[in-house]
Amino acid sequence: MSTTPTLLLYDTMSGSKRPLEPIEPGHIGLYLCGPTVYDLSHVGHARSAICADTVVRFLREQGLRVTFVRNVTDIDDKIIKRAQVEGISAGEVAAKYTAAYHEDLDSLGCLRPDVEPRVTGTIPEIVALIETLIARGLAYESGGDVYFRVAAFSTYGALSKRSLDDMQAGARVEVSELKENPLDFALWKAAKPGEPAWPSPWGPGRPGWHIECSAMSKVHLGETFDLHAGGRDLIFPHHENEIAQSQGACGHGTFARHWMHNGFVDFAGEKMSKSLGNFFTIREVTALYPPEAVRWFLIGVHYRSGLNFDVEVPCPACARPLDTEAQQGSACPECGAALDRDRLRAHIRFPGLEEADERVAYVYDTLARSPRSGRV
RNA sequence: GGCCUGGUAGCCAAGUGGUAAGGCAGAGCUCUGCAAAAGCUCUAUUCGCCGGUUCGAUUCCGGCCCAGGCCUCCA
Repeated sequence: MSTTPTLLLYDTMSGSKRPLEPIEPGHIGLYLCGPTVYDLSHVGHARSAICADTVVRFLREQGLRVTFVRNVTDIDDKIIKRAQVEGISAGEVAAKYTAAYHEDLDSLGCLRPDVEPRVTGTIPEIVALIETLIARGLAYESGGDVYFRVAAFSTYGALSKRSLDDMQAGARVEVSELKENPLDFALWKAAKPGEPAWPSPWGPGRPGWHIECSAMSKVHLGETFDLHAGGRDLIFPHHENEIAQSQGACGHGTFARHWMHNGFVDFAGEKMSKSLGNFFTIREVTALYPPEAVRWFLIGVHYRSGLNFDVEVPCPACARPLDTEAQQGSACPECGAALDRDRLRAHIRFPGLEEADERVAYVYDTLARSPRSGRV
């Protein structure tokens, strides 16, 4: 009989490190918020997935059974918009980028989740959950939409440590005459003409962003489960809203026992954006460096810290590093060579990944020379 | 403005109250010797600042300063 393994893990709800104590001895239920599949995933998505993968592998190594659930959000405003741009259906967009996500994470050595529910496969459960919230006075129908009544949920703000008053004070939230309170959020959105829709008691429409995770975690892990993970940016409003929905429907004391949030990947010390030099997809990076190096790099710093993803942009002609201003220009300030974005992008360097690559090579070399390799 | 997290050597960075990992850079040495590579050794009496708790704190508590994040979709 083995001793009870303990993982001391920072918990966002309590704001402190706490032992991860399984509800059911020997078993951990883990829910990770997966991607909205409307585009290729970037290294920030990879970091969240790898953090969860590392926890799953560690717990299993400790002899625990782990049920790892990671959803796919396959219907959403962004997917609908993307479908219009690409001239294909929303379902086709979702299928395409779900496959790409799998390929990318496989390449990084991430284990597949035990269950990977999709929103479009969970509609009846979502509708049932919304009906419960309405019956309990925590949600209301308005113009074909359904909103969560934030003011009726007394502990709203517990995870993100903010009060309704705080939020209302600096409120620059979406204004809508359909809402009782600007902070109320959509559980169900009425379909506009031409949009994908499912039938509901409130008319055809689709689920809001937050309700899906409440429904899917309940279906696959039960009303209460051990660990919920995701990126820091999901703390508010997404995870806060999940708590309101799930506890609103199932009672206080239910839902996730422990909350784990990983830090961001920063690009060149700046906020990520699609402009040159600070936004990179997983496959862009793994095309330049071995996936092992990328994984090593991403787990090389503490999971809650920001990870600075430094980028060097050398001039294709003279190889001198170009600063941000020079990158935007049309010619190299040193040698005068013409510059264009595509060329720069093809010559980009990631010093952190180069170092990680060397470290990985060193580890493999050491392993190859160990007595157990039989090659001594 | 509110809330959250963090501040560890020149730089990056680990660290579950018991006396500071590792990497890069740097210095010395070995072997070479046109150079380089490689190997070995060294490099924080100290963990933003000030108090407190403790036999003992980088680790816990309080205050202050600074940085980043969130408060709108976001991993």
